[in-house]
Amino acid sequence: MTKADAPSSPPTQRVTSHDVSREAGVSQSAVSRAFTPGAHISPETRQRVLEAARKLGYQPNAIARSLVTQRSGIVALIVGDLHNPFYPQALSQFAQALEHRGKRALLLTHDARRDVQETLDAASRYQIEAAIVFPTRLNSTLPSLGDVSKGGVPVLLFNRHLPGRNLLSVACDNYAGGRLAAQVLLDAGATQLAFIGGDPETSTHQDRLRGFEERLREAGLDLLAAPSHAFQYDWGVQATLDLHAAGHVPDAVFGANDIVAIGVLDALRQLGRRVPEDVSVIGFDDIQESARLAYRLTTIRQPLEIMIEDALRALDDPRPGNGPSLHPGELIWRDTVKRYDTAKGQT
Amino acid sequence: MTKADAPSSPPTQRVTSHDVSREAGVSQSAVSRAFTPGAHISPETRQRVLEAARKLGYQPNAIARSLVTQRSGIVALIVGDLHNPFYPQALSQFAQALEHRGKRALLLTHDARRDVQETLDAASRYQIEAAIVFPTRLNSTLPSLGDVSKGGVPVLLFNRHLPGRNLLSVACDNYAGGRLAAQVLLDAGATQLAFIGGDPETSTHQDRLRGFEERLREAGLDLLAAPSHAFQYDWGVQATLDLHAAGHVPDAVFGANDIVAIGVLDALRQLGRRVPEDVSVIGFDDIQESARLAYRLTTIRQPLEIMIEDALRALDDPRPGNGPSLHPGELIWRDTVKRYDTAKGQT
DNA sequence: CTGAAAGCGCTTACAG
DNA sequence: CTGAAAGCGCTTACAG
Repeated sequence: MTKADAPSSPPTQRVTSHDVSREAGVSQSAVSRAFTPGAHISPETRQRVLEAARKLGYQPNAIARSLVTQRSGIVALIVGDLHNPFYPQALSQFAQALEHRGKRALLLTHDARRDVQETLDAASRYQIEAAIVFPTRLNSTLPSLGDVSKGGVPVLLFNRHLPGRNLLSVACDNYAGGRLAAQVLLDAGATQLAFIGGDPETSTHQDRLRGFEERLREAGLDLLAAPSHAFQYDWGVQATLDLHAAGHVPDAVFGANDIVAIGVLDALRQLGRRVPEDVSVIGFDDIQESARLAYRLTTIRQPLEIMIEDALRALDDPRPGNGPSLHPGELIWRDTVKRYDTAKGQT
Repeated sequence: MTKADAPSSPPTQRVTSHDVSREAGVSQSAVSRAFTPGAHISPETRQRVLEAARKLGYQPNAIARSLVTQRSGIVALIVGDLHNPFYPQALSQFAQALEHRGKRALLLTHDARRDVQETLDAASRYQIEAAIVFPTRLNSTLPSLGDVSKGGVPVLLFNRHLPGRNLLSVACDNYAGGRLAAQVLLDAGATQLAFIGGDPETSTHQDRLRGFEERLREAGLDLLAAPSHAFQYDWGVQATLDLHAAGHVPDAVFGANDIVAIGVLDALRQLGRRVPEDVSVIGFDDIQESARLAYRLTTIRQPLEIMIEDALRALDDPRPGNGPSLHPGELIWRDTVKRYDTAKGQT
C-alpha cells in the first residue's frame, strides 16, 4: 500500500523518537530530554541524540507532546472579513509575536452568518491556550463569548471593548482619540464639524463619537451631522455625498476610521471641495493607504505593536478583572487638516 | 494547586470522552463513535451520548485524535511580509476554504532573514498535511524547499512558479497577462511603453515582463525602459520620477502589480501628466485599493477564488508532476487606459 | 451494534 | 544522569 518512493528519497514514514533512540543507542526518554531545554541530560548524550536526529531528519511530534503536557502552544486568531487592512496587519504581527514566544497561531475565520461560539468551539478542540478575536461586528454574539471565557480558555477582544463583560480586551483609547480629533479640527478653525461613523454597534464607533462630540460641546459646538453605517470605503463616499446633498456643508470631517476617511476624501474631491483649504479631514488607524500621495491623510495612529505586546501579556495572566487596556493613539500629521497658522490667517 | 473557580463556573478541568461515557452510561468507544460521522452506532446511543456531551460541555480533543489517526487536519499557511494587500485577501480566503473542507490553517510567518526551511520544520512538528507558501522573495531559499516537498508533506507555492522544481504551484498566467497588458496599451495607441517592475528575482515579475516585451516586439516596438526593484508603492513612485528625470517620457506604463501601478499614478499626478490623456497605466492583481475613485486603475485581475480551489485540489492529490497550474487573468476596465475610440480620435 | 484493549508519540515521575 | 513504565485522550481492529 505504500507508494513507490522517488529513487533518492529516504524510506520515509514518520520518524519517531524511538527511531532516533535506536540510532543513537540510548533510551527513548533520552531522546525526549535532548529536545527539552532544561532537562537533566549530559551534554554528550544530548549531542549524540541530536546528531542521530539530524541524520534521520527527526522533528519532535508537537501533537504528541501537546497531549501529554496539556499545553498545545496554540493560540487561535479569529478573523472576520478582512476588508479593513488594519486587521491583516495586526494579524501577521500577532502571528510573529506568538512565534517569538514559541507559540503557534491557528487561523480561523468567522463570518457574520454564524455565531462566534461555533468558531470558538472548533478552536477549543485543538486545545488552544487562548483566543484572540478580531471583530467585525460582535454585538450579536456577545452572550456566548462570555461563556467561553469562563470555560477556561481566555478570550481577548482586539480593538473592541465590551463593557460589563468578563472578557479581556485591548484597544486604542478611542474616547481620547475622538477628543483629540476634535481638538485638532477645532485648532484648524473648523466650526461645522461632521462625524462619518462606522458600524454604530461597535465600541470603536461609539467611543470615538462620544469623545469627539464631548469635546465639541465643551467648545460650545454641536455636531453638524453624524451618520453611521459601516467601516467601509463606499460608505464614506456615500455619506459625504448625502451630507452635501442635504445642504450640510462641513468645514471639517472626522472619519470613524481611515477607510471611511479615504472615502470622504474621494467624495470631497468629486464634489470639488478642496482639502484642507475648504474642509479638513482626519481619520483613525493609520493604515498604509493613508500615506499615499493621493491622500496624505492626517490621522490618529493606533499603536499596534504596543497593543499586541499588551494583548499577549494579558493572555499570560488572564485575571478575570483584567479589564480593557487602553492605549493612546498618536496623531500623524499629514496634509488633510488645515495648519494652525494657516487657519489663523484665514479666520 | 488548582486555582479557585469563579462561583458559577463548573468544576472544569478538561472534560474527556470518559466523563461523557460515564454520564451516558456507555463505553468510551461509544462516545468516540458518536462523534465519528460514518461510525457503526445506533441512533439511540448516539443521541444519548450527544446529550451527555452537551450537558458536560464536551468537545472531542482534536490533538488526541490527530495522534491516532495520523491526520492532523492542519495545513500551514506561511506568509512573508504582508505589504501587498493581495496576500491577506488570499490568506483569509484560504483559511475559509480550508474550513469548508474540515481542515484548519496554521499561520506561520517567514521573514527574509531566516530560511523558509526553518519555518517549514516548525510547521512539520505539528504534523501538517500540507504547506502553502505565500512568497515575498523565495529565490534564496529554493533548494531547501525541494527537500521538504520530497519529505512527504506537499508544499505549494502560491503565485510563484519555480521552474524545474518538484513543487506544486498555483499562479496566474503572468506571461499571458503581460501580453494582454501590452495588447491593451497598444490598442490605446501607445508607442512609448515602459514596464515598472517588481522584485526582478520573482517569477511574477519575469513572466509579466517577458509577455509584455514579446508582444511589443511583435508590434515592432521596443520597451522604453523596464526598471525593477520591489513590489512596493514607494518604488512605483520613485521609478516613475526617475524615468521622467532621465528624459524617458512614456505614453503608457505597465506596473508589475497594482501597488506599483498606484505608485506610478501618484508620481504621474505629481509630474502633472494626465492619465489617461497623456499616459495610460495598467496594473496587475486588482486589489481593493485599485477601485478607489482617486485611482480607478485599469488592471488585470487574478482569479483568486479559482486559484485557491485549484490549489486545494492539487494538495489533495499531490502528484510529483502536478506542475504549475496557470490561470488566465481577467482584464478589469477602469479609467487609466485610453479608450480605443478615444485613442483613434487622437492618433 | 457494543465494549475491552492496544497503541498513536510523546513527557515525566520513579528508581537506580 | 539514565531507563522502564505509566499515561495524555483519542481511534480502531477484534471479539462478541
